Amino acid sequence: MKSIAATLRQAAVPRYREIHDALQERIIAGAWPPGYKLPSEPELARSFGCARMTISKALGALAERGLITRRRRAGTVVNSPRPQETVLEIHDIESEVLAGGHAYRYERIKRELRRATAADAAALGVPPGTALLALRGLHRVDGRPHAVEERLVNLQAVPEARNQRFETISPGRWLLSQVPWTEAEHQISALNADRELAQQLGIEPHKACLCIERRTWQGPERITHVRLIYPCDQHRLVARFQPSRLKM
Amino acid sequence: MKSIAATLRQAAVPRYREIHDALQERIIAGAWPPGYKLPSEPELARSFGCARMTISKALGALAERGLITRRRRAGTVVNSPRPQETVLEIHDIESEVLAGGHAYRYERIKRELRRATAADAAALGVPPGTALLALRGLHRVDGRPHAVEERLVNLQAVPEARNQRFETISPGRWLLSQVPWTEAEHQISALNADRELAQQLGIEPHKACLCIERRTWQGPERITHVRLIYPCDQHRLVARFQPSRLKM
DNA sequence: AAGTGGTCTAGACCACAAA
DNA sequence: TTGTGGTCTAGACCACTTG
Repeated sequence: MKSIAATLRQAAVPRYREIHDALQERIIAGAWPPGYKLPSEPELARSFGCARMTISKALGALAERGLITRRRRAGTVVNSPRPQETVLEIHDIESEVLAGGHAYRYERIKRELRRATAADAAALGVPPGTALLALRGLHRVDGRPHAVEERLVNLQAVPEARNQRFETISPGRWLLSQVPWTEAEHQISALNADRELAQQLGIEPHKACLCIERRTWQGPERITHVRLIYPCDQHRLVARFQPSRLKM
Repeated sequence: MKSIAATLRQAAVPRYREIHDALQERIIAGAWPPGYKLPSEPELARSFGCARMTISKALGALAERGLITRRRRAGTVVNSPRPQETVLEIHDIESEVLAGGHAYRYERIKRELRRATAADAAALGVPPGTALLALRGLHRVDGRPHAVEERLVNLQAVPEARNQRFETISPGRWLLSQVPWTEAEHQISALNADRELAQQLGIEPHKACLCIERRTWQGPERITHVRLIYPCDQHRLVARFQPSRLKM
């Protein structure tokens, strides 16, 4: 009898997806308010007429999306409305610009091999004195300044970087092709352009800029730290949260 | 014999997690370069000495993280490095502040019932002339100005808002309790404070500010549009891409 | 002590897409 | 046509945590 159910089902959306949506509906509609304790997995399995693992998959997805919290013995509970969570895709500048049909160029401003200063160490997360490559460069779009990049590369993790001049090849692109990153942390902030930055970006001093700061890991090892600084009128980050971006 | 293996395993990290990490290691180390076709699930199950579903769970997580692509018949293939994707949690200001043990207060600056102007219509995404509530308010932390909020509420979608004064109750909190949102879009940008903003935030004019703009939907209906403006030295957004957004 | 979620298995059927 | 991933099952053992 189970195999009949399975057969009938196969054409449509997966069963765990149906269950996921049904449960979500009850939560969103308020039938199951925050704090409500859901039936246990075996109970749900009975009421939906499926195996416990199928329920588990549906609940797992709801938990991942933050709608419920699951704890052993305590059971599964509906969460209070949660922080707005959103997925931000931070693209490589070059790819993004080229995808938009514009001309892209990278231009080195400064390149320096040095031992990590205290500030470097804090930014990159390595011990002071670690050998690193410090770069400053300008990303141009259709010839106009688009963003200034300040970058630190951990030479202990990426010794090959020592041999790269990075005159017209952006460090980001090169690193991406060399070192697969496994983890990244972003910080987004605003700042007033100082004189040097303003001059390089071709804007007035004190103009507001958007600053994206990124630390990248490969496993436990720090790869690079970068600050990308965009004039306020040239860049904004857009993120859209789709309720089900899981591949369900 | 399988149950013995299961018994020995139970204390440590889950088996699928071990497998996930082992496979990731091969990809990261370059042993399996982009384009490499992985062994099939049954083969991997044999080589890891586990059931196929366990392999499936590990591969599923790798696929979700974008390291591999899985297609029927074609098999599983290692991906090229992809854009930096990151998850940003944008918290309710009040909760965030209270969680940090600080005092929070909201203070209304302006409240106006009006028909949507062209600018309103564009911001909120409703036809011009739609009835809406326009609010301006100040979020204070420990008595000091923290952020200015400019908000539009679609009264067609949330008619109850008409009866709210929003003098000390922040519109965000109230809306969250009234209307479950299903979708949201964020834009993040930088701007220079104008005179009014500077005065309200207690900063110098022209200081850079971080601006978070959010549109919220409930299904197809526009609920609200809000601009939160933070002085540059008081707020930064942090996002960390956890390799395991899965509960692994 | 006991109920709950977390994990795993061995097997099954199917849809899909490449050969 | 056929190999591959996608899904599902019925049952099992365990760890955790609360009462």
